Amino acid sequence: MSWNKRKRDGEKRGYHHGNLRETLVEAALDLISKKGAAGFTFAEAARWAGVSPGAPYRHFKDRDELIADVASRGFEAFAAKLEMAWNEGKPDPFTATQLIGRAYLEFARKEPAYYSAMFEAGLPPNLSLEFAQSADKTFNVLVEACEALVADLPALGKPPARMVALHIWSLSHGIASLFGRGDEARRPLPMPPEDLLEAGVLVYLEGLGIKRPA
Amino acid sequence: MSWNKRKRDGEKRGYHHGNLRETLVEAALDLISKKGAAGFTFAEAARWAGVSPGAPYRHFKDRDELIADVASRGFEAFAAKLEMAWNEGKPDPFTATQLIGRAYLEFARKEPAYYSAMFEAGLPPNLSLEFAQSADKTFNVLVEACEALVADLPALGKPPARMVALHIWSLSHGIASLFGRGDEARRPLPMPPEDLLEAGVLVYLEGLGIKRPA
DNA sequence: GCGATCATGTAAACACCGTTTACATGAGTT
DNA sequence: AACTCATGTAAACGGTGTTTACATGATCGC
Repeated sequence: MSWNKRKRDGEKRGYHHGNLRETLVEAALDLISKKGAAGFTFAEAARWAGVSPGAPYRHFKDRDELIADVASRGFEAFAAKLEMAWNEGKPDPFTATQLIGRAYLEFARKEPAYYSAMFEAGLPPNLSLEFAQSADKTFNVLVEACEALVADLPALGKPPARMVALHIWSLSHGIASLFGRGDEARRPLPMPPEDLLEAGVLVYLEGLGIKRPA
Repeated sequence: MSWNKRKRDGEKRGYHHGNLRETLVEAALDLISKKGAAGFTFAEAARWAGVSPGAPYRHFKDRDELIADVASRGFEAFAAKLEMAWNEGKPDPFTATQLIGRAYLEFARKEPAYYSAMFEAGLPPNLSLEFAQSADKTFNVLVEACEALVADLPALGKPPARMVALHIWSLSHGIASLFGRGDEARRPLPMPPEDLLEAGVLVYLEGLGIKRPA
């Protein structure tokens, strides 16, 4: 653990970088957030890290594998954030679900680089196990929440929690990709995306017969 | 209208192509459907059309303008398809809305190149007037449908049609982008995307108090 | 300590891409 | 028939992804 000689913050370095993999991930986050996943370039990440164009290939098979790594970390952070918002369903599942929705959009807005790598990079899901698993972890947070949501419904005609989770996820993702990035000049909305999502989920839960607790 | 000497289907041509703009659009559709909008290349489109790499610049300022043109045409076709599905709200707005949903997903699956150019190419909406206008036209079909949907609701607490349209659009788009392309190995669904969307819209309309007609 | 090993860096090369520039062609107009 | 101008080509530029051969120096057995 002694690679940190005097590296931090633009100090000199020797022939070896010492921490290139992590630096490349940082570079990817910075560059993707500025110019989108499509405009992100392996060579530019190398330049950002102050390293030759071939060096990144010692750590990632190709550009897609770097993005997949970023996406994996993104899903981990995303799952953690949603789980925090859910907070074991407190104060009640209905309210906690709305908090998940707001957390979803907040993540998309505050971490555009992660979100871009996760959903807009067009990565094949079979690219890496880690990638698929961290995505699953995220989805399972939602499923868990939806199981609590439908738990009190009468068994007759109770909707499957997975389906409810898919609906809420799809609605959130749709709103996030169509209107989620505030600074871009997208289609003007009559209300903030957060309120649009909250209203949609409210109507949807109403349709399921799930009422806001008194 | 006499450019068609003996051009169609691989025939010889002289120094001038004669129909390059349209051919480039065809090329874009073919190539984007095969390799995605991100992998689409101006130079490859030129090769596809049997023309030098500089020739496309006589017809489009750059690669993005070509994609914007494709996206415009896509929105026109999309609007036409949704309007056809809506069919003036017959037999009734409730049923016709479900048909719009199925048409939405069918378009995303059958015209991946259009859909990709329209939503996944990351084009700034202010790129061209035509682009923005054709997108608006599509959205207005949905708004029109939703106005008919909420028409019979009691004025007190009637939801704005634009909001309902945004909800249905976002849900459809979310499902389409997450699960819409059948041949790709995306997350396995417990049901076809069409059924997932239909179920979601059913619950949502139920929540609005809109019942299926007897 | 000390040398061998091997992960991790560089440099150079290749093909491809987007874009611009100067020039060539030929279709339509007068 | 001559002119004009839209539309093609060829050549050149810098940037990009990727591979290859080579350089460096951190780590570990001795």
